[in-house]
Amino acid sequence: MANSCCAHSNCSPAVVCVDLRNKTFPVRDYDLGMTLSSGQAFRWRQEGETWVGVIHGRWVRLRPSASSIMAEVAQPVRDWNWLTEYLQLELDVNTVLASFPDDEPMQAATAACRGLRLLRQDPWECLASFILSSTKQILQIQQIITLLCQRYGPPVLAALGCPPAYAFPSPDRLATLSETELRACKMGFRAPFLLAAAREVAEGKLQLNALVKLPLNSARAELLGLAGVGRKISDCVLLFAYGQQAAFPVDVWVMKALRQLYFPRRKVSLPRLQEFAATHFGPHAGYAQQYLFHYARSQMKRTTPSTP
DNA sequence: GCCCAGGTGAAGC
DNA sequence: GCTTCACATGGG
Repeated sequence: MANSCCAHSNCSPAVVCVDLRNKTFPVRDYDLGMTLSSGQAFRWRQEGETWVGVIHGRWVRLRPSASSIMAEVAQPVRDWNWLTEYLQLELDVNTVLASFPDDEPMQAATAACRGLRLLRQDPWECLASFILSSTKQILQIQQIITLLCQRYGPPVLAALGCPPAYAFPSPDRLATLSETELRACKMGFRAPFLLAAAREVAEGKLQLNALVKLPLNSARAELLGLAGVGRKISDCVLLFAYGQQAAFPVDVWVMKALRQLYFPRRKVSLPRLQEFAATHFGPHAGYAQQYLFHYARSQMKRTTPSTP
């Protein structure tokens, strides 16, 4: 094998010159575009063949190919664990798919969403984002969060020639704002919920890091203590930020999918659907949920998502 | 104008 | 337990 990846012509041969701004990760069954645009994270921007975002305060540009994801950062890094963790690159998705129930709806959903993955996001960003998500379209959630980050997120270094980038504002920062300032970011009645959550976290009344160690039900109970956080938002955070794979958020799309695919022409209440989901989809139910969500959105867009 | 959006919580049966 | 409604805001 040739030596390392040095692109400079003037490096001393005695020094190992390593490119600390780029790294290529081999992947299989990973559709990056589908994953980043599937309504679990709201800060990714497509730029030609690439996806640009900020993870844990780091600007990053990702370029997917059939068998790899090439990552580029603005500041040199030696440890890429933050990225492999975020993208869950070490997960064997086939193990997850094999755990799904062998029924027709799941076969159709997995066939339609090949390569769809779950991310592992920062808990605060995820919680705040989903507090802002209620009765909003994904596009609008993205707009609100973009505004919030531009106004109150700390600037981060981006690659040359790229537009300015911002990290997600911390709970401490948001806790200093007024409800009026938050409403000015177009979040409407969600503003007091976000403000209260930011204060709870900033004051240490809610310790997001401590939820990592808790079992699903206890962690959920903690999140449900927040105003504006119900079963759906709590389960999104548990699934997308804490890796609680049994969490099963039921939104209007998943509800429609469940009713249409599993209970056609029957009236089934939301609690009954949740009970069904908790027992039917196995240990990676949340993963199955994401496939159903994406499948429903791509297949049923022409019909109304609300229930008849 | 009208309906809807990755909901929640309060109020009414 | 289940249903209805208000809550802001913008897109189709």
